[in-house]
Formats: sequence, C-alpha cells, structure tokens
Amino acid sequence: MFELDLRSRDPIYLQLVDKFKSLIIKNVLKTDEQLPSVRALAQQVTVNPNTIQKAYRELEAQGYIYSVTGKGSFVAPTQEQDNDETIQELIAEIKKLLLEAIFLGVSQGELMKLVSEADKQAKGGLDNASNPRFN
Amino acid sequence: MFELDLRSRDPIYLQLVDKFKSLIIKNVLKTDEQLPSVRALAQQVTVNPNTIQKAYRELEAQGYIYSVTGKGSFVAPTQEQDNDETIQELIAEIKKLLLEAIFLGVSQGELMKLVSEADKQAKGGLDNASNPRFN
Amino acid sequence: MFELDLRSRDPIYLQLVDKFKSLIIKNVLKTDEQLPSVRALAQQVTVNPNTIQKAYRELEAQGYIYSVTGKGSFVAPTQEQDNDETIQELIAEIKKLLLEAIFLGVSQGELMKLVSEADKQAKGGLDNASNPRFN
Amino acid sequence: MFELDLRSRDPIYLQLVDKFKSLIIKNVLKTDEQLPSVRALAQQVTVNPNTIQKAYRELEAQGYIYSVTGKGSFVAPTQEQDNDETIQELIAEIKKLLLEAIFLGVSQGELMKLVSEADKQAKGGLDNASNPRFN
DNA sequence: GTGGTCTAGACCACG
DNA sequence: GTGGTCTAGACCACA
Repeated sequence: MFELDLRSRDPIYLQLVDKFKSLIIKNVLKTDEQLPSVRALAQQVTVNPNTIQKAYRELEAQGYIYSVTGKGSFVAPTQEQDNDETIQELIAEIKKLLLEAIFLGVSQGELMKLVSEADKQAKGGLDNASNPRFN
Repeated sequence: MFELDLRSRDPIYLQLVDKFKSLIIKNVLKTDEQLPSVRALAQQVTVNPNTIQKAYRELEAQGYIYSVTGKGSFVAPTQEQDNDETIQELIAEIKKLLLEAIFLGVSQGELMKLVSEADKQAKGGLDNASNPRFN
Repeated sequence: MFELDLRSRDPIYLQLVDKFKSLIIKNVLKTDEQLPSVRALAQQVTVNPNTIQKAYRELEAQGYIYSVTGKGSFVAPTQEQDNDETIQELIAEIKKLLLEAIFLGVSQGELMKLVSEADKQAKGGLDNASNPRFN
Repeated sequence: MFELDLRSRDPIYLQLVDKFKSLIIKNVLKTDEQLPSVRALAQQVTVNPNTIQKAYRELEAQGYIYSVTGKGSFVAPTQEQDNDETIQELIAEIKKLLLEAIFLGVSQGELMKLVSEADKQAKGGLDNASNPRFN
C-alpha cells in the first residue's frame, strides 16, 4: 500500500504526507476513518516512528487529519473553510509549472487533458475506493 | 525587481532560479541577453556572491543560461531537445497539484482558464516584454 | 586511494569527479553503494568540505550518484537513457585527441588496442573489483 | 576559416589553439608556413590581440609553432623528439574518455571506426590540403 | 571588469 | 550522524 522511494531527494516524511493527501483526495480514506497507528505504520514501512510522527503532524497542520490524544488520527471532514491563502499559493505554483511545461514544448491540449483527467479522478473518488487502482 | 523571501524554506538560490526561469520563459529576458553580473546582483539583493553563483550554475545546468568566464552570463537559445524525463516529472507534479486544487474546491473551469492564460502568456511573450505585469 | 594534484589547472572538485566516475565505470563502486561522507572525505584528502560537496553535486547532476539528506550519497543505478548530446560531445573530444595522438606518432594499432582494452575493462568490471589494478 | 564560438565555456584562446593544432595535424598548414600576424588575425576574427598572443604562446609552448622576433610565427617541423610524457598523458586521457563512452553505451565497433577514421584523416592530410572539407 | 574556485566556519533539516 | 545552505573574504583565469 505504501511504496516509499528511499532514494528520492524528497524526505520520507513528505512522501508519506503526499501519499496520505492523495488517498484522502481520492476518497480512499474517508472522513473520520482512522489512520494506522504510528507504531504500526512505522513497522509496516520499516521507517523510524519519529518520521511517521512528523508526517502526521504535517497532515494535521494542513488540515487533512485530526488527532485525538490516546485514540489515534482520523481523516478530517472536507475543509469548507476559507483556506483562500493556501489556494492562492497553490494556483500560483500550478501556473508557474504550466508556463514551464509549455516552454518545454507541452501543448495546451495535453494540459487541458490533464485537467480533465484530474477532475474525473477526483470526482470519481467514491468509485475508485471500491476499485483501487491508484498509485 | 527581485523580491526574495529570506525566511522561506526554499533556499535563496532556488528562489533566484525560479525568478530567472520565469523571466526567460515569459521572454522578458531574451536569447543572448546578458544577466546581471554575479557581484552586481549580489550587491543589489544583498546576498553573498557565492549564492548568486550557485543560482547561475543551476540555471546553466538546466539549460536556461550559459556563462562565459570573463564575459558574463547570458540567456541560452531555446532548448529544442525534448528532455523527456524532465517533462514527465513536471507533468506528474502538475497532476498532483491539480488534484489538490480540485479537492480544495477549485473548479475544473477555473483550472482550464489557468491553462489557457498560461498558454497565451507564453505564446505572447514578446508583447509581455513591453507590457510588463509579471511578478 | 585519492591522489589529488592541488597544483593542477584542473580544479580539485573536478579531479574528484573524474576519480569517482572512473571508479563507478569500472564497477569498483557498485549500485547503491555508499560513498564516503562529505566530512569524512574532506578530512581524508585534507580539503574543505564545500569542495567535496561541489564534487558530489556535479556527480549527481551527471547522474552518477544520488544524495539523500540525512542518509548519505550513493552510486546511482546505471543510466538507461541515451544522453545523445553528452555522447556526441564525448565522441568529438575523443576524435580530437585521437588525431593528436596519431600526429604525435602513436600508431593506429596501438589505439585499436586501447579501445579493446577499455572495452574489456568495462565489460569485466566485476572481475576488476576483486582484482584492483586501477589508478 | 575561423569560426569561434563566443558562447562556449572554453576560453577563446584555447579554441584558437585547437583550431591551429587541427590545421597543422591535418597538414593544411605546412612546416615553416607562416601564420597570420597577431594583429591581422585579431582583426579578422574580431578578438582582442592579447587573446591571439596567448594562443600563439600556448602553441609555441606545445611545440606546434615557433616564433621569430620581428618576422612572425611559423609551423614547427614535426616533432620527432621524445615527448613521451605528453603522449602518456594523452593516452591516459583517451583511455578515460573511451571508458566513459563505453559506459554510456557506445559500442566497441563504433570506437574502432572512430580510430580508423582519425587515422585515415591524418594520413590523408596532404590530400585534404588541396581539398579542404574539414571543420 | 567577468565568472570560477577554494577556505573557514556557522547553521539548518532529516532520520 | 548525514547532506544542504549561506556568509565572508581571498585568489585565479580570461578578455
């Protein structure tokens, strides 16, 4: 379920954060569903528990999960709050990468297709949950 | 012209790389145009010359500029090579961010518009040069 | 193991790059094998750690090694990509040197033998590892 | 006759050295033939005379030309002297590049062909002189 | 003047 | 412990 790339320049804890965000976004992990315990996950992926802790802390800071002392960590309900700032940063980052992609020769059509695919994948999250073929 | 965030987790030299890539992509800096000298820029943004050097080296490694000892650093001609690996990584990163944006409530339409804008801005680079409203 | 010429016009960090490339090419250093730490090597060859870093960065940029913060630097798996541009430059450089060698009196036969030897040494990398007679 | 790449990382004076060495090796410039004067060449290739001077000095140091004060610079007779050291260095450099080429996937056959071509080009120098189609 | 190399030594992020 | 960033300041090669 978790394939970490120990060789990547990306720190392990960030790889974990990304994995979980992806699973939550695709609705594989549903609201209030419990995440694996720190120790269990640490053992499963053979990584230092501190690293898992760091990942969970980061996910909580970004509002994707919430932790209850003594009980565990759970998927947070979809954020309807005005995380306007976060979104603006995200949009800016996407725009930067789009410009770079176009500069490197990627066509507008391909990028449009990318948006379309992402949208379909996100909206069809519930289906994916019962038919998991995500990365 | 260069607003650096010294507090950012992103290292200064990478912020500079991004700035310059953006300026080159938007055709504000044109082929063979000279970049500010290492020392001059270092003084302007009050950063150590070594840091500027590092940024310039990275830009050179990525093919955006070329440096000639004793003469200066210049914008490289547009890369015709298809750096397939680079593009694949870029696409993957964009897709990840698109999914996140959609999850945070950004509509497909807005993202499509973003692609369209980026395409227009990239293609109309020459116009932007005389009408500078970029960051 | 590492004999550096501090007087050479070739910068120290490039001498290190060459040494390591040679060791990797001859399969003395094998995939995923760890390189000496920046600090350790710096101390061993009595050179500033920054200089070692520069060498490692260059090796990483050329795809010979990968570095993971907090873990170390390791030999990268053999590159399957055909870096056409790099190869073309390499071929041109070889041809130039071959012409010069011939001009200085080296016979075609000797050069052919050189190619043959290089091929044998590269292909028999594993054997060389247990029978080290390289520089 | 002289196409310098002002963009190259290689210093201009070294590019000139290489050009002249190539012309001498291919026998386009023959023994005791006079080289263009510093000032004339400087004007022709629009380069600082100091740069030409430096190139000529380097060529003289390597034994490819000799200078007569007040008369000019001339192609030196083929060196039959024991420049054994130079040759050894050259051979070592060639071997290093051959290994790298093989490592990057160039076949032994291609390299053999390269040697053969170089040999033919060098030996056929006299013919080339009257039929100049070199770079 | 330009870019490039190197040192000495500090500080940070990661595991 | 690891690699990575940054500064301050010196010195070199090139044009």
